[in-house]
Amino acid sequence: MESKSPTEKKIVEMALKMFNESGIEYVGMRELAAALKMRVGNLTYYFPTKDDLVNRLSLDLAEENNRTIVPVEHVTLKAFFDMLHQVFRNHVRYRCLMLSFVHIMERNPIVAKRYSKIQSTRNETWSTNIQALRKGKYISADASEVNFLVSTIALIARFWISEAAISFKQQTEEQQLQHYSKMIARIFLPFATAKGKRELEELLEA
Amino acid sequence: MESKSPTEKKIVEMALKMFNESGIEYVGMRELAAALKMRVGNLTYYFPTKDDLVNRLSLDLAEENNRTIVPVEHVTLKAFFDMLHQVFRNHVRYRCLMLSFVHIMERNPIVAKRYSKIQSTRNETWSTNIQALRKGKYISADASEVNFLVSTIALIARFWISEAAISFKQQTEEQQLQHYSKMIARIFLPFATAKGKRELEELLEA
DNA sequence: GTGATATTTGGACAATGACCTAATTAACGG
DNA sequence: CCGTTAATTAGGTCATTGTCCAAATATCAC
Repeated sequence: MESKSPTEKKIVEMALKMFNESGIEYVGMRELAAALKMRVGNLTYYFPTKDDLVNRLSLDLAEENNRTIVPVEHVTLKAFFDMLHQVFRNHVRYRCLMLSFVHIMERNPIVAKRYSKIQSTRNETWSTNIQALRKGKYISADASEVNFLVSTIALIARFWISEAAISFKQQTEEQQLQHYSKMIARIFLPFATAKGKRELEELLEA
Repeated sequence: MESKSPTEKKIVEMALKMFNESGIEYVGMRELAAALKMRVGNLTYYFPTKDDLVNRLSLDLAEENNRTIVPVEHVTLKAFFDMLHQVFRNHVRYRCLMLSFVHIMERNPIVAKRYSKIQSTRNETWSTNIQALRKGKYISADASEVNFLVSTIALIARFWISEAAISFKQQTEEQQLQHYSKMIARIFLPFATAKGKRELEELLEA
């Protein structure tokens, strides 16, 4: 069970690069092969279909997020937003997937299935961490408010890159990222304790 | 300058229907023509390219939203959320566009240009109406908070259908719509005055 | 009716993802 | 070194897609 040949790695790398630049749908297998100085048939030796290639990328992103989104014992607001920040960076690295999110879920059943499986545990982890924020006296929120925070974060995290690609093209990725993490900070603000408010306002000024 | 022939109308109607059901990308011109008992070439007589057809649909949606999103003299929270509700319904009617939003903006320069033109005035209208809510003592929010509310509404309004299609497939459209307008209500809640809070809580219980 | 215009037809075109086979080369264990 | 397996090349076909076009037909004003 050899996991990754060098060639396979090169293919995945180049695919991610080109997909990110031009969009998954607009990069053909022939084009990708040419950029790798390979024949098309050789691509299909490693990835029989384009969907298999996309599936691999989505697997890689899921893995990175698995390492990023973890339950923390004693969360601080800073740690929480650092985590969010890192999730956002992962999304940037795999932006092609985020931009074609809906399409992929509709067309690629394997990815869709894995996603819906993962998603519920992801939300639980967010929920756990937000509850830890409450226990740490950074915020005060009842169960339904925690739920609201989780689902709002989920929505923004999923689609901020899409909106930025449409509405904030002129901004740098860093500016976009700042804009949306501040948006989430503002959503937290009303729930923050005095202690939490100080930390959040630091984030909002940065 | 005859604006709409009966045939053209039928094409647009059927296209919207089929696009909504299966997704724009998965409905071929031949398929569409067959459903209309026409030849493909005849479609292209009215709409030379598929993008022209999408452009027309997007124009129709923009028109409906122009009628929906208007500055109101004395806005109440109920009127505000009724407006939001109607916008959401427009989005449902043209859900195919919302689901392929990013794609269309990337590929169809005509739609993209019109969109970015319209969007700034849309945001101004939202801003105006939210400021009217402030003047009506429903909420209290400074300029930067109003801005935050506008951009959050914009994000949710654009992408709620996409998220629902992925994560809440089992729910009815009405349930989905309720969920996301409640999400926006909860974002307003911290800014609400006592008067506003009463109205919002009514919305949240419904 | 006739001529001009609007509409419809049927087929062609290039590009795409997928698939296939045969032949060649590389890598590696015995 | 030999033989086996893995990797790569080369070439092709296939169905499907959006787009395009020339010819045929229908419509309607005069």
